[in-house]
Amino acid sequence: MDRSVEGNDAGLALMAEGEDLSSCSARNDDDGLGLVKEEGVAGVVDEAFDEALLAALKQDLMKAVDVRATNLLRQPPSSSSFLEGIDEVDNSDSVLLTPPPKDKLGTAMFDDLMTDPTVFPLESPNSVLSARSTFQQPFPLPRSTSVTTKLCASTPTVMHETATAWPPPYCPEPSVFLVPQSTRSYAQGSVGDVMMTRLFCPMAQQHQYQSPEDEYLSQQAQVALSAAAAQGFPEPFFEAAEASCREDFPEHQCSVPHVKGRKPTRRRSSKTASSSSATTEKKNVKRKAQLPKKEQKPRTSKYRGVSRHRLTKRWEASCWVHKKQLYLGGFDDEERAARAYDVVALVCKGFSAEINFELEDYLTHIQILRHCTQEEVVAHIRRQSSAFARGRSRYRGVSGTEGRWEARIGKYDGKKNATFGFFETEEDAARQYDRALLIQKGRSAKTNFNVFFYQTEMMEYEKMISGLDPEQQDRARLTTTLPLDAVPPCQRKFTLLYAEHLKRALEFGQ
DNA sequence: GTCCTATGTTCAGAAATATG
DNA sequence: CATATTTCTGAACATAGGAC
Repeated sequence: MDRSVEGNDAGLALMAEGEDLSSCSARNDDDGLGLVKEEGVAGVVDEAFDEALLAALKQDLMKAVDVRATNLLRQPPSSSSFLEGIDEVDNSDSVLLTPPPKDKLGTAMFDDLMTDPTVFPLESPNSVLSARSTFQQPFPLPRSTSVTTKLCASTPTVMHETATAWPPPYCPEPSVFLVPQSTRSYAQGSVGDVMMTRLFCPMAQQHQYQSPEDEYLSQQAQVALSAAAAQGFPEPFFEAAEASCREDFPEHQCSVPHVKGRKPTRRRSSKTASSSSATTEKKNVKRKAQLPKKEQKPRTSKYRGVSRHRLTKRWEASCWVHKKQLYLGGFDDEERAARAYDVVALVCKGFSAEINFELEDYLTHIQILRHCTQEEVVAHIRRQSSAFARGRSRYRGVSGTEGRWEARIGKYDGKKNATFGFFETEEDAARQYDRALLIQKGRSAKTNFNVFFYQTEMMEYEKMISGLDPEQQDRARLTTTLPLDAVPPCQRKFTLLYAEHLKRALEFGQ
């Protein structure tokens, strides 16, 4: 049975209804890109793996909603429930904050926002996704750019609504909004998507489509272009954006496949390798025949991007992007490693990438993942690898026993085995480990949970303290630990993580 | 809190393979 | 055949996790 969800919010609508996206397929129609749920259609071979991956991907969808939340943040402080319960500054060096009720934390808060059309009426989350999905990752623009400034300056009226929140209060680098490669903000979204759409759709259209996959890309480009037009940005905005972008980055390449370097060639997956062209096969046979016998070493894996580590005996997946090797993790199962490679290859190299399984297996993944940075995609994959956590806990950085889980990092701020507290649940400990790791390593931290969880947390925290005067806010950030209900400030037994540290890590981390 | 060990991660470079 | 890309390997380093 076919179950379509109308409009551009299809994916989120299905999510909201608790539907399993793994059995959805992508669909293009006049309204934009949607999802079609077909019961009884098994879209994937390794269901367990995909289930885990999709669970992580669903969290990523929340990213789209972050735009709305940012909007909410800039609304004047009110006597909302978040502000209630904030105690005034006490006489010690701490600002005591009462956390918002549990049911208002994290995604629950965003669920509310999602159903509120007044919060962010300009665009639907899925139109953002559609726009993002037009571009192949990685997008090779450097991080620092003055484009945003120019954009805002050139379009005072149209940008007015957004410009007041641009950048949001705790994101000091305006440029990040424009560069999908460095989508490191809460509010990256509409402007960046629109501009990128504008810049690269024409290039995509110039590309000579040669296959169904390319045709699909072409359709997506059209859809995204419509979405961009629907945003209502005027021509001068685009012209200024494009001109300044090209001026700043004359060397940048369109990441639509095959614009640079070799001409497009359709490679075959290993599944269909047997049907590759007779000429190529002949050549290969000839070449192999020319090699001395001892050099004809069999590959350790029949899958692309997968090799068996000689010492660890694990299947390792790695993908080369822009001459840089991306380590995707070690896997006990060869096929899982192959699928990990496939997902990353498709996201980072586009539909022209040679993969191990059918492209159709990954359409849902790709639709969701293509708006993520390369780093984020790799992080997703790495979380699924068998070797991610290796101890008693299924989470990294967590050890202990039932009811008393410790969050610990071997080396932190010059200390050995810094402890960040004991927690009742593994999840709480894992999150605390994540926070510490984010502070230590910034965005490159290999966290247990998606980094957007912590961004959400920071946003909630900022929202909470927004009613205090600036001085008190600064003090709150410097003296209050996160999570708000985990480590009482008086109990300085553990290494403390201050809100300010996490905030800075999320903003500046690499 | 310290120590130790196993193993995960990263990287560089050689070898193999693919492509124009 | 030249060049680009991918695969494989091993070493060095980092660190998670357990034991005490």
